Amino acid sequence: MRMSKLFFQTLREAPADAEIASHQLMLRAALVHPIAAGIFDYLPLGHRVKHKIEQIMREEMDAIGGQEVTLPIVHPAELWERSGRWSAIGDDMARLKDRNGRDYCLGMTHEEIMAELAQTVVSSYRQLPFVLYQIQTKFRDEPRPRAGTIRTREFTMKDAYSFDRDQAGLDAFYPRIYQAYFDIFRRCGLEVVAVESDTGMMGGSMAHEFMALTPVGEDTLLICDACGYSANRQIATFRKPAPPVAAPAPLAEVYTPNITTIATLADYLGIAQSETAKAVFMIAEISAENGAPREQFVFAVVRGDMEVNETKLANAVKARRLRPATTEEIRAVGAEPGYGSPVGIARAKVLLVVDDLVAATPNLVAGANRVDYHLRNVNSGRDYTPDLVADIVAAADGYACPKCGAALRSVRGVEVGNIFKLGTMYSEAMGATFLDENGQSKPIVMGSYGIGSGRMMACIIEHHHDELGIRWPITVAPYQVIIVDLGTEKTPEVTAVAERIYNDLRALGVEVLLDDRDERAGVKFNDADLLGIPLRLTVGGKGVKSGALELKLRRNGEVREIPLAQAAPAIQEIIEAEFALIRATLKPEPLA
RNA sequence: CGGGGAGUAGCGCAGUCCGGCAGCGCACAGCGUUUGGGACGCUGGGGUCGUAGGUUCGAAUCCUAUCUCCCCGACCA
Repeated sequence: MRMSKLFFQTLREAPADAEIASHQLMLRAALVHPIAAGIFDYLPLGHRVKHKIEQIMREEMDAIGGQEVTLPIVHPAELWERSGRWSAIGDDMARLKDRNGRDYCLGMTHEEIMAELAQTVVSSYRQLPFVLYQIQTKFRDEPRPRAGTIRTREFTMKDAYSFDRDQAGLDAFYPRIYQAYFDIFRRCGLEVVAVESDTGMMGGSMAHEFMALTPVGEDTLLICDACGYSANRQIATFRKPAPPVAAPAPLAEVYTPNITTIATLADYLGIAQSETAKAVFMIAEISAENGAPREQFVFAVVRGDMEVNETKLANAVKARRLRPATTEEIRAVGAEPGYGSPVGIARAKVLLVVDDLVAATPNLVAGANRVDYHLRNVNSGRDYTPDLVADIVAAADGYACPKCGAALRSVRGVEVGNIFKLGTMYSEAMGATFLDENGQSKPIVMGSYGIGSGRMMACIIEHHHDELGIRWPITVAPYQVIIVDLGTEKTPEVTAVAERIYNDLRALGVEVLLDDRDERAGVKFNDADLLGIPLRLTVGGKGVKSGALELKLRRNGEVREIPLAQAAPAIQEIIEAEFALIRATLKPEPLA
């Protein structure tokens, strides 16, 4: 491609509303163009990168037996009503009506459509298993798009779905897609960690998220450097300290004027925060077996030095969602904000959930449900009886690893992919069943597996850039080589050499960009750096005279001399070596 | 949805307090000089000042409403 013909315009300054590096660089390098919050055009350079990433996904999915399909973006409401998600999902789903007033939505994901397809096509166990995938636009009306293409409303996703006759089949496939995902990310030059993730109310049995570690990430992960344990903070567990052993002491009220926080309480009484219990009030929306969901007041108790993990709490009480209770709601159950305690509340009105550590710890200080008073020596079982004892505490930096006990490290990451053992929830809802050898009708066991390509592109840039611009891995770069032609009207022989090498490279199938613009050297070098083309060949008077051209690697700044006469094959060889470096990063990733 | 910030040319910004010809830099077009790390000179094109009302002789500027975008949080199949 000649840069004089390329549709692009680099920016010297990034638009003011772009804050993170990848967003700024994607705009400055003319990869994307925003047209609304979380909605982007992909320009020729960005499109090429996105397409390469998707091609790698395609190859790896095909390699594990995936078959590519294209499902629609606009879905009839009826399919989503069958799974219950038409009403379960709120404003994140964009809905529309056709001319006849029928309801449709824009696809946020395709479990329903895939299951419907399986329902239609599959009737026998002989047709199973199989894997379908597509690379398709999704739309989720996110409340807050952010960070360029990391969180958008419209995005492209590679979503795959597996269909097995039983759980064993799914269990056998799962490690294969787990490995394929690592291979996809590594081929794109993106190092990720896989963490266990929440299966939530989807009814699945196992799920992993593939996280690109970066400070701009929106998820918090806990990682054990000693044994490799890693999990999303939403579900991360940890080894709780052993509770002290002591005989229950008599309950005693203590005057604590204006003490409403754990920190001031511990200070005031001269005790550790770990010797207190903290009450957290939530309202859970719980699906009833039949009929409308109901609201349930949830009274959660954790040790004072720990935080409630809302995901764990929601899972423990089987809530669809949780929200903080209002002051009025808290008083209505006999509790007092700031002085909350499980002792003496209107037990009939609340679901009392107590963290297992609190339940096992004697003589904690808790509120008295009365302004300015707390209680000493509160003991679970004696002073109150929990409805539920469960682990509802959020793991945090430095807590003990649940597997080996070493200190966990908390890091930020962006979820670039996820894999999920769905089970039979969707196949049952959509009637996707098959007959087994015995003529028994059974639901197909499904899994779903997604990767966002635009998000991945941004993460690759987050990992591969410097102050000058992007440093694309060779596998996903929009072009592999850029030739900087420094010839002028007075040195047509220089331009002639650049043109010759350009044609030689194209003939070899190399993806090459020729900077034939009437620009000064500095502009061309700076644009080459900004665009991040892995190899830069400079063709100028010096090189043409000496017969040795300068080839510079963008990823590390290394400069090599290559013979003018054999430039194209020499460059092709270097490109091959760059690919080999990426291939060398691939390795087995057994599922722990 | 709560909190904060911002809308003036493709991008970065000034002008707004205190109403009086819509500006600067980059980018873009033409000419000339230049030519191995973002050249210089001259000339030029491009803006309903987010939108709609209002006040005023006169509104980018004051008032009211509204829309959009960004950041933090909540939320996130």
